[in-house]
Amino acid sequence: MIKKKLFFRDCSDYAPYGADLMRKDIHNSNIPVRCRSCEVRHQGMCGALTADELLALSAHTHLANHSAGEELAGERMPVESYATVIRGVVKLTKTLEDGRQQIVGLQFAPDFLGRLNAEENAVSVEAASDVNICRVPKATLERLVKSSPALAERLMDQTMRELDEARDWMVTLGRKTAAEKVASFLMLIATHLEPEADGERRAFDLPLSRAEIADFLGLTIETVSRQLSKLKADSVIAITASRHIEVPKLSKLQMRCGA
Amino acid sequence: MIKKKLFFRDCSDYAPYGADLMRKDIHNSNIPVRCRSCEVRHQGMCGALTADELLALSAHTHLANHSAGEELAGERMPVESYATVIRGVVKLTKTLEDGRQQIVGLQFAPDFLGRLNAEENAVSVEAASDVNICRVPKATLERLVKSSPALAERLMDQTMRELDEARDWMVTLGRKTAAEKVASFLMLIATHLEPEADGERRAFDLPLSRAEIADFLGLTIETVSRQLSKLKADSVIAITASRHIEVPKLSKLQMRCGA
DNA sequence: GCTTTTTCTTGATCAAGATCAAAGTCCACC
DNA sequence: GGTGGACTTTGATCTTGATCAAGAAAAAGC
Repeated sequence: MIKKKLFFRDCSDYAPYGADLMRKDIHNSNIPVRCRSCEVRHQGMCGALTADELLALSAHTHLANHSAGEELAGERMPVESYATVIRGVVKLTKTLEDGRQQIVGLQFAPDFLGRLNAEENAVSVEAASDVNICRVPKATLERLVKSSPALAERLMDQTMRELDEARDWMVTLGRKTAAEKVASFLMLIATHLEPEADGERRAFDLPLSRAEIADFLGLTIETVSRQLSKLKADSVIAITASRHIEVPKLSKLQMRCGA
Repeated sequence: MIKKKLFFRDCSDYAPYGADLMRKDIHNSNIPVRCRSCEVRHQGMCGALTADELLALSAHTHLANHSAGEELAGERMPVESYATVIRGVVKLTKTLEDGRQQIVGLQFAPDFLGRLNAEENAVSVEAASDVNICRVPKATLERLVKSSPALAERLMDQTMRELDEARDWMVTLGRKTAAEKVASFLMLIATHLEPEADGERRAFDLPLSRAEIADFLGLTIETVSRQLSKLKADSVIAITASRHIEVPKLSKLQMRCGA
């Protein structure tokens, strides 16, 4: 039974957030925060912290799919520290003893990774693409949550959103056909990777391989491939490279989703 | 497409909690609270409230499966009030436009029903068996959550537990065989209906019909029935009445669950 | 008690998707 | 530029679970 393993390497810049960040900027969580070291703008959780707290805890890490180095150990990582996804896609998986695997969630920026008060996380956390995360030590976050109702509320909101997404996906897993599952997956990626896009046209790179898509949809790679070919033959999508998908008319794809 | 509807009737006793409940009893959430009107002992959420708050908000309702009366309207109910399950099983369902249905969660006592801060609930809430619930008006609960960190924490814990359960079930839906799904369902019911039971033997009434089990497992009634017959033929379970299941050896059932 | 309706079980057949197999494509690396 | 390896596509066949159908059992109504 081959279980794929992914790895992470720390990037060289562990520099904290620049001191030029004004406390008022950070307190207002509607203002995006720019990290001086990686130049990625991000908002969300960090916006709920104070500048001092941010300075104390921020350490950026680049997770790279398939790169050599220390293992990003499934269950262990989120127990030792929490993190916010800044860029890229993280997959949450569960595996049966005999190796059958199911992806139970995908996290996009600016989602929060890790679970409060849990001794052991029930899911494996792996980078699906190259990923930047903003790490927060376990003890630090748990202290912050107690003193900051806004942060606690943000975590509650994300947890409820994840629950909604999990339940939506249960319908897909339990009651949709293979064709509908694949269309629903493309729809999910299209809306998450380009949430602000307008109009009917979309173009994006799939963050997952065929095998990962199969694990997400409860199908085999062959079935995923066949259904993608079928959508292509029907001109619902164009596949210019195996990972690059173009959707000329989103509503046409939507009609294939079965709901 | 036939969509089954369930109904509720209010029971006659809307009496609030007895004034003989001592404030100290209620503050200590480890002490079960006995409702004078329905004589059902229950703990959990109510234990986190003060006596005054309890008096102000408690109204018991008996939900009855299939009884005539006002409709327990899927999405509407949990929006107008929140509730704790005191007795019975409540199912959360989602339905595709063409009528395909998936049960996305089961709530047992003392689970909490309803969702904070949500304008509209994404799931339909229906009684699976006769159910007693303790209702809390929407505004009341939202006010209490703001002032009581303990209550907020309890809601967060339940939400995370529901998320774990949803993800566990995603593995079952996506990666298990029909036989494993049915065994897993029986395991779920056995552990939830008799959580404190000891030893290997279990006996219980199924709270769901074959059709509901099928909707929970992403299968058809026929397949559910066949797999139950097979478990019976293999002496893993005994079916004394169609709803009554006896499990002589839980570990033997566990081995059929595929994980 | 008897009928009617609903739920459950069992059998026969069918089809969606899995499995098995092979060839094609895309990269990374030398 | 060529080679090796992983990923993807496509085809042939098989299995699992769906569908169709009928009868049995249980529950509801009268």
